[in-house]
Amino acid sequence: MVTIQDVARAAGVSPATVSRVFNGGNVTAARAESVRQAAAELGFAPNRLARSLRKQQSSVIGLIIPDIENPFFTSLARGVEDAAQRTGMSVVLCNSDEDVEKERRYIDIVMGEQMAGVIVAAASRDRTDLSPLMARGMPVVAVDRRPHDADVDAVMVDNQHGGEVATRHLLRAGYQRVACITGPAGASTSEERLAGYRSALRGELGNDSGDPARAASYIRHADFRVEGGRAAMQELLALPEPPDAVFVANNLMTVGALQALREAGQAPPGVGVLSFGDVPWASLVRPSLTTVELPSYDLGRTAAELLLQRMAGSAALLQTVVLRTTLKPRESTAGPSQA
Amino acid sequence: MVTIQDVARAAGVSPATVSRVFNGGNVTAARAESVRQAAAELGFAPNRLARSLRKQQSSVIGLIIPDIENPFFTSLARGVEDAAQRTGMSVVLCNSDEDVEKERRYIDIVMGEQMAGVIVAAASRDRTDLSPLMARGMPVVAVDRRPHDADVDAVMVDNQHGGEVATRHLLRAGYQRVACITGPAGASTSEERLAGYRSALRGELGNDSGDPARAASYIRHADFRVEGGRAAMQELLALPEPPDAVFVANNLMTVGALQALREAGQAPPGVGVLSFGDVPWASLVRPSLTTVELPSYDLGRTAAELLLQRMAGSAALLQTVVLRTTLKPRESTAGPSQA
DNA sequence: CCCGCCCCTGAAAAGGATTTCTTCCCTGAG
DNA sequence: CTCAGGGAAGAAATCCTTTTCAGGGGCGGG
Repeated sequence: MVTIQDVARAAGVSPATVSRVFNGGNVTAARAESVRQAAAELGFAPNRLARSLRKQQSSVIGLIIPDIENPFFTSLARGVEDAAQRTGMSVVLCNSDEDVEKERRYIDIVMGEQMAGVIVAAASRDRTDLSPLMARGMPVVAVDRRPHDADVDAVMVDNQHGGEVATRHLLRAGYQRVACITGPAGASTSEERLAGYRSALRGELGNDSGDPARAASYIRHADFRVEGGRAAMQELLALPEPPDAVFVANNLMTVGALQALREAGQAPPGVGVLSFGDVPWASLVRPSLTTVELPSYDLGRTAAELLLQRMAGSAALLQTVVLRTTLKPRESTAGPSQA
Repeated sequence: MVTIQDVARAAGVSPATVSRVFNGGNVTAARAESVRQAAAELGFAPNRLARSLRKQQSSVIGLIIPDIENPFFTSLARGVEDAAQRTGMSVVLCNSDEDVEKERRYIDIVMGEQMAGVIVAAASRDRTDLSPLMARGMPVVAVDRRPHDADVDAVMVDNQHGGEVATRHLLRAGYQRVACITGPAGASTSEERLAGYRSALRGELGNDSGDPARAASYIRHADFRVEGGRAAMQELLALPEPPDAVFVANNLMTVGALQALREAGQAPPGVGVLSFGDVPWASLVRPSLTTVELPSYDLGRTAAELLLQRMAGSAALLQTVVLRTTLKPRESTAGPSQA
């Protein structure tokens, strides 16, 4: 490896001078030029490890997401990246795979590599532990999911409100038995979307919301994946009185639910389907899917901006930014009579 | 930050001993225990920067891909990650965004951070420059796309063969005027798939392949993105004698092509559509899409395994592994009469 | 003409972990 | 009983860069 020493020797100066050339110190033009030339000839690239070790900071920020195959998170990642690039930072992506253990390992790496900051979409509300990061004073921003006890900046989606609007939309379209497939019990997004669903039921149906046992049986917790959504939908369809509409709390599970529906010989809008979060290629799906659109890109962008503020030390108080969702009514919730 | 010195002081030993406890040197059991306890109490996590700097190696491998929003690459990333995890390595992902400049920056980072190795799906065949990596003796594996002049291990897809099989399938289904939307002229994947298309035309049509000018006008270079595919399809449909089938060289452009088709009031299989690479949620698309399936996950897995071999020094000669594609005939290429 | 100040430069320390080198002590064999 | 050998632990060097400190030279002002 070619080091700053080699360059210094080649240019006939001290290592300190070479460093100054690259970091903007006071060096006479002629000398600077000869250093630059020597560096180019030798193919010198500063060792970022040594640099970060010495400066106690790096220009890399970590982004930990739970599912790299979910377009929601890749779009979010793009938002983070674009915002970071604008200030010369680079982003490295860590896929925790909804696994708290893997996530812990990546958190160790983020700390160990002395990254400048980290944006986390937590794998679990209760079991994700950000405290080591906090203890090190590392800038942290939570995105999409807020870990239970962490005092960090956060960028969220108005899950409950979105869930409420979605469910109300189904009810008003004329569906009578609206079910809900939500995510794992541990996740904040699951719970909030479910809370929105419940609140809409209460609001629209009043107190005569019927059999509470039946109401409970219409709620399913799955894993935010395609297979989980499919299994949950199969269970719902097997009920003695199956639902005539379903509010699915994320995009991947919606795909699974649609598969299960098709296998059972049914289809929207006969059974209403509403997805929380965009299904990519939604434009190609027939009937087109009603969705609650999430500002995934902006979620990422905002999180990155917050992190950069925090890193610059300009943000004093903790902030929580909540972004709005938008209901996009399409064919899949046209109403039970439109089957 | 709590350093090895702090732990040493707390445990009443030297830093060297602490290091030995964590890296498997000879330390008496009692002392080792007290060190471990002190470390736990202080919340000590070794500074990976310092460690890597000293050891001249890290346990992180870089993965540079051109489009994080393309499911093909995320699936590939999963393959890499799973293989790496198995040996205790971690993967950080860099999104070059098909941009050679961004890619160069990430290559700098990979080198500067002294990562253990790197897997690259190059943004450009001609302009991607892996030579700095080679010069440093860093283990490198090219995946999916082979940079022009690089002597590196590679894991590829049999693009030409796949393109040939796909095009032949369209011709045999009865389509007369088969067009091709391929990727940027600079990319190896574009060229090879196009070559397959051409070779199939020659093979099936013999020498009477008609007007060479028309043949050329049926070929479009786009950018591997949705919008590019749509624009290319619009151009094709605007021809005086529009094609009655199209072979699209990647999944995203296929989505765009389908959109353009729909806007023009047409649909498969009246106009045959065949996608090179899976379109996610393909099962939800009607009519279902004929695709050439790519072993994206295995591509990643194999690349990682190759890289690990190379890192271990056990692979002497350069290897190029070529994985097979599979044609999955579905409804979208049923034939022109099936419209 | 001299003094003081500023600019440029090099020497050396710092940053945190690993590893070599050295020392010390204990055990076992002759 | 003595000596060789080996295991355990500390001191110090090392990895590469940045940054502080100190010194030297030139220039302007008094």
